[in-house]
Amino acid sequence: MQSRRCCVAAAVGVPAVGSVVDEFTKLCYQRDLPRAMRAMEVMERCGIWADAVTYSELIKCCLARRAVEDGKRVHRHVFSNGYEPKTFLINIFLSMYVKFGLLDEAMKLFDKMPERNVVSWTTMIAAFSNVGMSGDALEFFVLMLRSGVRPNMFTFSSVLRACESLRTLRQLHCGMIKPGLESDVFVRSALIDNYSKWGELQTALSIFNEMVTGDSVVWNSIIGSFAENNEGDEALSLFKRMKRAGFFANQGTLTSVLRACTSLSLLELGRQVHVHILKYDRDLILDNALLDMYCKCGSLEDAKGVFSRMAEKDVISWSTMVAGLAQNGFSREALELFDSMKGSGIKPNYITLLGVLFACSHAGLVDNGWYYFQSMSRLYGVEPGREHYGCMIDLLGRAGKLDEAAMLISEMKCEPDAVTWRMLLASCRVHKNVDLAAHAAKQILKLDPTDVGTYILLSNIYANSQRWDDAAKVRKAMQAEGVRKEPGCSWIEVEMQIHCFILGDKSHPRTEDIGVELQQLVQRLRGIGYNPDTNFVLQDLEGEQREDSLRYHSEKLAIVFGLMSLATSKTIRIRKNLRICGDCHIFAKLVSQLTQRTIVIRDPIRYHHFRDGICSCGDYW
DNA sequence: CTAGGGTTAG
Repeated sequence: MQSRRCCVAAAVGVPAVGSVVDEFTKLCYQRDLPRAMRAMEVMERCGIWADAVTYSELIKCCLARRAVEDGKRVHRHVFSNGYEPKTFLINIFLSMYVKFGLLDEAMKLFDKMPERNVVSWTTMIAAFSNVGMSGDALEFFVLMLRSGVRPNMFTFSSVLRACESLRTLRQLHCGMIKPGLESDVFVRSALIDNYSKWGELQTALSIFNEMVTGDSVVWNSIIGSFAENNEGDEALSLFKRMKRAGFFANQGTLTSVLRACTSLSLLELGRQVHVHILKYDRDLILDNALLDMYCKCGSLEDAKGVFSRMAEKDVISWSTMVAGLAQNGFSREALELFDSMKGSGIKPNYITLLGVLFACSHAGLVDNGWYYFQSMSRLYGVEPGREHYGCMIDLLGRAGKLDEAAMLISEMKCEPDAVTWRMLLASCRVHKNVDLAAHAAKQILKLDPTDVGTYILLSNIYANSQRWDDAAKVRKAMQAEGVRKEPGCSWIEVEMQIHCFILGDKSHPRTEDIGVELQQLVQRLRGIGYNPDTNFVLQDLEGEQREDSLRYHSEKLAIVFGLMSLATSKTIRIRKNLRICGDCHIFAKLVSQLTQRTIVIRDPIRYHHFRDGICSCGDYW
């Protein structure tokens, strides 16, 4: 309509009108917002409009300068004097409101649109998905289908972000197969991410493998999926495939690769990635991943180096470093770092405070712990959540204040879960409070009847206090549930290769050498006071078998293998699936004393640095 | 005019 007016104006020889539009168009393309706005007002007085593409240029200019009022002014202009903008042009305003974060305005405009095309619907669906209004996104998707508008790849990749169950995901997936939209790279990476979010890695992988032409983002999606789900091996082999396929690793790729190194405790490979990164672009997320990798691989010197050299630090950098120090047994340093965080202007969050409380609980700092716990809401605006309570229960329990710990559970504002009770149970075991332990264990098993550790712990607690009948009942209940103990397993990296040792498994090619070596080592250790403590045997074993099983705890095998295969200057770094037992802890301390080697053992919760017969945990874990 | 990947705890 507007082009007809302009044509007419030009045809009847009114140069003023045509030149106003020309001038306006020129100013829009030059991104001269103030003058374009003045020209627009002149046009409005004359009752003339430019074409839609020109307006879209002007809106880009408003968006770039975050000129909200000007944007709204342009919106009013195209609706003035009965002018009827096309859907294309209204969509531009819809998207403008969404980008300005004015969802209400976008909704109002959407409601009064005379017709809505796929872009209009998709704009709204994407807007809802991005602010977490998943219900509305899905509802609009359904309304869109009902109104007869067919979704395109943009729609599917937007609505996939709002998908909140595996069922919905599968339905959406089916819906995109018929129109052939799943081969779009955006849709494919969204599908991969979504299936991975639900732990459906094999589905994610088959969607990935069906890809004919992909791009680096799809590669990053699949590598990231495996890295996030602690499938580091697969993530790394996909990374190799990616390089073979000729794709360039960018920061996103390397972040996932580092995460894979972290979950596998592959310090040497992580270092290689670090060297690679130094040559290319670094960025904050990648630096954070690097920092975390060094912390989790137990190399605090490297972590501190990265942290101090980071150009920019955010709350994640600080949280990672605080928690990293705490988990590695440097609680005081962790708290000092938290103090200096205050001067940095970065506000601690929920996770930062978890690290702080963790530091207190693992160093027995009861007063500091109470202080942080009670002041976190007032000072940092973070309400204590379940995990914060968990740290406090752990702190009080370890310090022997079991009643206070139990009291705190009853005062919790959120429901205690199995993890909460497990904290109490662990303390009951250390301080041998059988009755409270039984209570905690029953709560755990009510919430999680398959928790093997709890059955075993409870039966051991009964056994240690000679309550054999109760111990037997627990074992029966465990058998009735059909649960089995996960075998202890330790990993050690030697020359970029992971060696895995499982309790009772003799498949390692050097099993016999290791056994001989271990026996000799135990003899030498006995000379400096080692006496195997069979209290830590958690299985149904009797007599000599008990000591035998203890002798082959996987971390002992891994330590011996480390001594045999690593240069004497190297730290022996071991990662294991279960928490270290008291006997292996003494064993590792004495080995570090006898051989003058540093040993670092990472369990699912924390780290032990053994050096000269002393552990960084201070025997408190 | 509408869409995709990477970091802290558990």
